[in-house]
Amino acid sequence: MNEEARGKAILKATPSELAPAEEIIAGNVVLLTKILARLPRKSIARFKSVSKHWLSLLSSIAGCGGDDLYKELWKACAGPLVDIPRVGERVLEASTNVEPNQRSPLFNPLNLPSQIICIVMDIQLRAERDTDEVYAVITLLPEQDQSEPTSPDSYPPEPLTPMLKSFCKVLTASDTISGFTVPQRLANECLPALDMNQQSPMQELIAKDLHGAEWRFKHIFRGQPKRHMLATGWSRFVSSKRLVAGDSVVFLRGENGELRVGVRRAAHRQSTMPSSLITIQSMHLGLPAATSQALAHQTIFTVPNKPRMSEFIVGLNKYLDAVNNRFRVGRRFKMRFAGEDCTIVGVEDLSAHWENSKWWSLRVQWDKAASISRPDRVSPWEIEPITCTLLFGVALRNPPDAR
Amino acid sequence: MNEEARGKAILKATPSELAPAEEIIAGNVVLLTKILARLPRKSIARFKSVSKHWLSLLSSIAGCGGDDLYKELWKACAGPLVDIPRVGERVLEASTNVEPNQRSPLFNPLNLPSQIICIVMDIQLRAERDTDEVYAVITLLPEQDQSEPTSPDSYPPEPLTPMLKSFCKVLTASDTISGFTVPQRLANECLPALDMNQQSPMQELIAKDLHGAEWRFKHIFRGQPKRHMLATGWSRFVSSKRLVAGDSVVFLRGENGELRVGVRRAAHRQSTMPSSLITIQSMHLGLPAATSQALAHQTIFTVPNKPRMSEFIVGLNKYLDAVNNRFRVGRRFKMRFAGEDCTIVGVEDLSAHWENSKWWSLRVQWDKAASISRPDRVSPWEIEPITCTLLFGVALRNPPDAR
DNA sequence: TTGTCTCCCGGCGGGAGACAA
DNA sequence: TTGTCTCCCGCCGGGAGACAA
Repeated sequence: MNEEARGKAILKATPSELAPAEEIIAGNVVLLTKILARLPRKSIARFKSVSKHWLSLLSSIAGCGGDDLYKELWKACAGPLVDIPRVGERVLEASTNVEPNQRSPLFNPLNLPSQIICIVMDIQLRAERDTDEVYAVITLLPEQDQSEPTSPDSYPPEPLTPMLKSFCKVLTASDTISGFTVPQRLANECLPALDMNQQSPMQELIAKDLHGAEWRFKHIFRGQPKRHMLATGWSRFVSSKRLVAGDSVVFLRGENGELRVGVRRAAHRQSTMPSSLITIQSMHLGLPAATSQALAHQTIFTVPNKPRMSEFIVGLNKYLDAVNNRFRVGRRFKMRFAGEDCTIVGVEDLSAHWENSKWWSLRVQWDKAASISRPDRVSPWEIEPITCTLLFGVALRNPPDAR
Repeated sequence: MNEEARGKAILKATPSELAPAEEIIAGNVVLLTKILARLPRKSIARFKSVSKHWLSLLSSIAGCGGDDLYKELWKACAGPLVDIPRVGERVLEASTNVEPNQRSPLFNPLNLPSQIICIVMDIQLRAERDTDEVYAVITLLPEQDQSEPTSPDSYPPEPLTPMLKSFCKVLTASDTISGFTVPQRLANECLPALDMNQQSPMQELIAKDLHGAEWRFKHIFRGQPKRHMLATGWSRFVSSKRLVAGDSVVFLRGENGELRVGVRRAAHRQSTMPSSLITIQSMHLGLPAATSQALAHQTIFTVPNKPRMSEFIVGLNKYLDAVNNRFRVGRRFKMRFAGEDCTIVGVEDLSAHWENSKWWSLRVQWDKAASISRPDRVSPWEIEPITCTLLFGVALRNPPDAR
């Protein structure tokens, strides 16, 4: 979406609520950007209380609704370890914009620094229309002060999210070729209760996915011994979403009883389909060009962000946290997402064009040979020191022994 | 494909045929490019006779084979009026790289001229993996002499293409829900003859599509009156390719009897799916950035080209031909592809950033209101004066009265 | 010549419990 | 508790000619 269209979309969303003065500003995102760029950073975080209209302008107007349930479903589909920055937060954007395992030439024709400090102006949580793969589109405004950060920023505490019941199940072979066996806990916590007095209890469930599409499932209680199952409608869902054994489904139940359903594909099934409308070369030049333009004119620019695929943004606090750890060659770590162990075998610049960049600065070696290709370079914030706390499956952001 | 990989692919293709000196050069496409850039333009066209190895290096090594049949099938799927430049030809590339009906801001941050004269170094004819939509990836080398061309270039005559039998049929409703009724002429000209002595003649046809995938069809002769039909295998093809009534299928028969099959979707069903790996903004900045870099360093760059969708390249001779026509406001024309009539209502620059650019300089008005969106701006070479010759369905490139 | 209909049969998909890990 | 198998029934998809444009 280009800037002009976005301004219009926002206006359309809440036209009657806007006071005239705000309307003029809100209608022109470029103008608003310029104003915001002149304000101290902390003001942005405070907009939340200053103006609800501006908050809505700055907040996600994403996809189908942007309601709490949508956001929770998105996060559930993205996986537990994906964290997305908040609006108003300071982040670092990697202007290299190219992953090291793609063997593309790493030029730096625009002489950009290796990373740029930005404020998050907007986050849109989206899902790929055909694969349901989740991604975020993040709108950034370059900071005027680009000096290397030293101390973490402080933000108001995250508002408490409503307690939602959710459940994720990895599909078995039987689930994909026959009906879906509903685990007991999922049935108890997330599904409306069946009337067990009836001889063959049955009800129809309606669950919305990330695109707002409704899926109808016949929820029954059968088999010997009896169990909860999803029958009619389930196979349509499986084939439409092209699910196979090993993929996961997520069920989510809102406080009002509303049901949501999402999918998460097995790690090795990630699909990237570069558009034929653009070449790889142009793709790699496009984002640096946009970044450079935004940096020069202090205007917003937009970055796509695919969890686990192409992440060019890291929260400032997370960055500081990671680089303050002393990464020695030989130290053993766990990859944040893959969950596999690896060892650091070198610390070096990704490219001579960006000296002292922390992005993909760690050369690593994996313990086990894997069928799926894994990166041989990672960024400090993508890995997790192996500590005893991990044995309990708890992924702490600040493991005590790593400081 | 990046440059390094391409060099390797070429080496792999004909390793034993290459003399050592050529091998070193051919292995380094960047080096070769620099050498070619120093040569006068006409030498490029003459490489055809100088070195078969270099010709193969410069020619398409596209998709699955790049054989004649593939090329002919690609052209048949693209449609009769699509013309792709030849390797060695001079073309103009629109550095605006953005279509006027997309409402994106037309900046020119790199101060590029409105068009750049290039030599075509390579053309790869490809098809979208999931939709079979055809497109070309064209590798260009900017010319050192960028002065406005005045006289057309001359090239050796196009080598005669082998006479191939081909047939295109628009699918009826019955074709998509039941078997495919083979038109008499298609059966006679393109399919192997059935043994009509048998009581129920039948044979299996194997046809390859643009991806090299083989499709098997049971070819039978039945019904009352008798007719040729494709039965078993046909419905798989229809659902795999997601064909509906109104789409077309193309059959092609090589001289050796080899069968090919392709699809062409109805005009209003064109699908564009921008990749979520890149934003629209970056996409529009990417190609200008690549162009600018190539222009500055006299290196090759690559442009994707979708017939009827996004075409940023026009042959130099075609360009001269078109701009030498006097386009008056009020003159009536036919759109090259849509086949619909329209009237020129204005001649103006697309944007103040590119003055006197011929790209999308004609503001037009369509005779009939249409359900599908049609451009309100076209380039001079995209339209065809309405002449009596068109009544015979012959699309002349240089209609005599238009000069 | 070829588009559409209807009829008819066989196979496959889904709905059920059985059984075992 | 839940993954997999098998059985069985109903219906839908495809294979055939009829008929008309």
